[in-house]
Amino acid sequence: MSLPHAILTALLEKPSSGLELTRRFDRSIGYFWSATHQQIYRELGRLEAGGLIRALPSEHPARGQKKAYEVLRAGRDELARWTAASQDPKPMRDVTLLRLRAAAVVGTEGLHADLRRHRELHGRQLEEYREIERRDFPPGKDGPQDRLRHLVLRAGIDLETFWTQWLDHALSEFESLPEPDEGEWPGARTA
Amino acid sequence: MSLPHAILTALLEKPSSGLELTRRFDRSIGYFWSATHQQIYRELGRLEAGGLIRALPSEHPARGQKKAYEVLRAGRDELARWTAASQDPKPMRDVTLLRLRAAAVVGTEGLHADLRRHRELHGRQLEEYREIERRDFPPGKDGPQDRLRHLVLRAGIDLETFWTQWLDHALSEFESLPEPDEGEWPGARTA
DNA sequence: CCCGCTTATGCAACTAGTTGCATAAAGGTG
DNA sequence: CACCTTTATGCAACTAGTTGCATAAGCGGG
Repeated sequence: MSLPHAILTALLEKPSSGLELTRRFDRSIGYFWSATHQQIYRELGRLEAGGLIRALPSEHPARGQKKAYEVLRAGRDELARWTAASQDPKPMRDVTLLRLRAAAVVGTEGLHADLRRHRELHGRQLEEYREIERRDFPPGKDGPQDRLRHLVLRAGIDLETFWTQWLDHALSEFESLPEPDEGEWPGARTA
Repeated sequence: MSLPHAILTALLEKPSSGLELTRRFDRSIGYFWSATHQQIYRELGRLEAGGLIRALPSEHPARGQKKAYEVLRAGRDELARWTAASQDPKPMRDVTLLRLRAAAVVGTEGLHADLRRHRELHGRQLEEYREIERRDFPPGKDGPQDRLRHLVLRAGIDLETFWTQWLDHALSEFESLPEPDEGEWPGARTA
C-alpha cells in the first residue's frame, strides 16, 4: 500500500494535477516507484474521497480541464505515520535471475543477446542518474533535505552500478561457456 | 507471468509435490522469486490443466495425500521459449527509498530505528548467502551449470552487500543530521 | 466549419499476488 | 479412543497493478 503515499509525497513537494503527477512519476519519483496514469487518477479519487487531499478550486471544473490537488492536514499526518511505521523489507522478485536459473536447466539459447541489451539499458540509466547528480547536487548543496534526497539518488546510482558490473561478469561467463551442443544440458527428466 | 516458469524450473531440477515446492520456494528459489503455497497449488493446477506438467501416478490419490508432479515435453519447451524470449527489465518499486523521500518532506521521526533494523536483516541475509556459497560452490565446482547457478547467487550476495553498505551510509547521515525541531522541515503547504 | 492531433481525465476488465480460512489424513499422548 | 498437532492440499475473497479503450476540451490547418 505505497502508491497513495508516493502521491502524497509528490503533492507535498508540489501540488499538481493528475497529468502533471503522471509526468513526475515518469521522471524522478518513478525511478523507485513507478505508476501509470490510470493508477494515479484512481488513487487521487480515493485520496480525495478519504479527505487526505482536495482539489484546488478552479473556475470551470469540467472534463478535459486540469484539476490540481493539494494535501490536507490529515494527508500529511498519514504520510508521517506511514513513513515512521516499521515495515519488513519484502522478498525480491527478479525475472532476470529466474531466467538465468532456468537457463541452467534448459540451456542459454537466446538469453545471451537479451542480457547484452539489458547491459546497455542499465548503462544508460546509470548515466542518466549521474547526470542528475551533477545537476541537482553540486558540492555545497547539503541541507538536511538535500542530503536525504541525495541518499535516494545514491541508491539508484549504486544499484545500476551493481547491475552493469554483474551483467558484464555474466556476459564474460557466457563467452567462456562451452557450446550447448544439445545434450550438454542434462535433460532433467521429462515424460 | 513468471511464477509458472519458476515452478517449471524447480520441477525440472527435481519433481516435487506442492508442499515440497513450497519449502524450496522458502529457500533457494524464493531468494529471487518468492511465492506462497496458495499461489503454488493454484499454479500447479493450471499447469496440469494446460498439459505442461502431470501428476506422478500414486497408489492412493486422496486429499491430504502427497501428489508429486513432473514436467512434460510441452512444459520444457515453454520454459525454453520463455527463457530465450526478450523481456524488458521492469521499473523497480522500492518502499524504503520511497519512505526516505517522504521523510525529506515530513521528517525522519521513527525512520531511523527501522533502517537500523533493515541493516541487521540485510546483514544476516548476506551471511546466509555467503554460507551457501562456501557450501555449494567450493573451488573446482565449475561446470557450465555450476557457473550459471553461481552467477545467480553472486547477484544475491552483491545486492545484499549493496544494501548493507548503503544503509550504513544512510545511518551515518542520519546521525549527522540536525535535530528535527519541528519546523526544520519546511511545512510544504497543507490547507 | 469539420478533421485530426494533443492534452487531460477516467472507466472496465483483466492478471498477479496476498490473506484468511477450510478440509482431511497421519501420528502421537493421556 | 478422544484429542491435539503436524502435514498436505485447496477454495474464496481481497488488494494492487496492468491493459485497452472512452470521453471531452482546445487548437491548428485546409
